[in-house]
Amino acid sequence: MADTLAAGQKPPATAKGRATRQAILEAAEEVFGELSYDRASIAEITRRAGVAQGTFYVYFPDKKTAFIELVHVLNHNLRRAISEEVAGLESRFEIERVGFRTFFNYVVHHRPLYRIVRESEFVDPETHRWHYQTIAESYIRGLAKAQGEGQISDTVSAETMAWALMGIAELIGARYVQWEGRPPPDEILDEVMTFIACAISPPRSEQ
Amino acid sequence: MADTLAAGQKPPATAKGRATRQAILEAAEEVFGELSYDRASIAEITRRAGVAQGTFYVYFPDKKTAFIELVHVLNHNLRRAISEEVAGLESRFEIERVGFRTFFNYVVHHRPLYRIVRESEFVDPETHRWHYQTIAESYIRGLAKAQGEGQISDTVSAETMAWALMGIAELIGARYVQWEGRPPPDEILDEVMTFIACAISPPRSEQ
DNA sequence: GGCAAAACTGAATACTGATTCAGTATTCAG
DNA sequence: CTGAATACTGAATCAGTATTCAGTTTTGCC
Repeated sequence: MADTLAAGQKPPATAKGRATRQAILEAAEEVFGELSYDRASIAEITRRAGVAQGTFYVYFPDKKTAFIELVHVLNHNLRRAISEEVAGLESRFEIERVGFRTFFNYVVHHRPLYRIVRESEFVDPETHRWHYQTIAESYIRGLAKAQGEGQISDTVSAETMAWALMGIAELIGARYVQWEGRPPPDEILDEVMTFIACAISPPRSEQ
Repeated sequence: MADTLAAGQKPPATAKGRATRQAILEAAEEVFGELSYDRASIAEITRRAGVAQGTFYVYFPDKKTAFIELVHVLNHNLRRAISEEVAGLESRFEIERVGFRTFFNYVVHHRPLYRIVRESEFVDPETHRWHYQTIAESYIRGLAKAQGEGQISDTVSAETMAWALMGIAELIGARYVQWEGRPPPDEILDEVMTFIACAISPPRSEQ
């Protein structure tokens, strides 16, 4: 996973080659995002990238490989965006708020790309699963740490919490970002955070 | 929405016709569920239904219409299953538990069908949205009623609660039902219910 | 400048599949 | 029985599209 290039495909040797590969990948993001995997054609992707059809196969062994690479790209960038934003924060409640806000903002600015992630379930289920699993793993680590510090409840396992929280982000994201094209308004984000805070707070009796 | 038949397609006039239509729909559920929309062919659907290719077009104007009808069928059956199970229950906490359990069980027994619902996002976004919106509407009504009775918190709107809870069900469902083919084990369901109970409980100070 | 490697081309290949339709078979009301 | 309505057939039509490849152009190093 470290290397995002497909096995057996050598990377471009020159700056020009790298630029072309990148142009194709960006066009692919656009076309897959608009049309969905099967209805997107290599012809349309290469047209938008401004290269001949054959050039696609210089850089990608096939259509599916390019699609999967886009999931890897999103996974990587989303994780980086969130970890950068929450770096240095100590309070788990703060981390959740910032994490959610960053997630919504990222998705607003990469709508086609996030659509591709969801569609990957029907193109390559293993990749789809890998995406959620990797996100879950970091999430679980963070929650377990907060549990260890007594910041949040440990009546629910970090694992179950992580999946529940990811589900909330996913559906609130669908509701606002996908359907209305904007991040949830502040009042809604506040409500969501209240909901979460109640769910994960340590039981009062302990205190 | 009351009539699940496509406009301009007359329903079968005889019992035989009805049986054939049903056989095609069931084969379609199977094939769409296994192969996804674009990779499912009418040829394969009619082969499994035991009829000629042309017969498909006697009952459905096109491929997409049959696909959408399956979403309507699931929506209807899922809602009925849940409302039957929770009928008569008074405690909102009980209702949530039974609702979640029923949802997971339904999905376990109709995996291909639920896959079709998710894929509808890429086949007919309007139908996909309609599905979640109708579910959300009943959910919101139920939560608002419980809020009115002081059973649960009203610091978070019923609407936000509904979407958050649906998200939890969706992702916990993906994690266990889709990936492992079984409902979440009892310990996990208990954890999920604890998580939810904390999230929706009325604030203590009120008491 | 010369030349090998790298980048690129686009027409040809080898498919797949939704939909139509002219015609045949079956059913059943009178 | 019968003939009109209903159900059904499956070959033909039409519109595609992923991938290959033999050849051309460009690049950058000596």
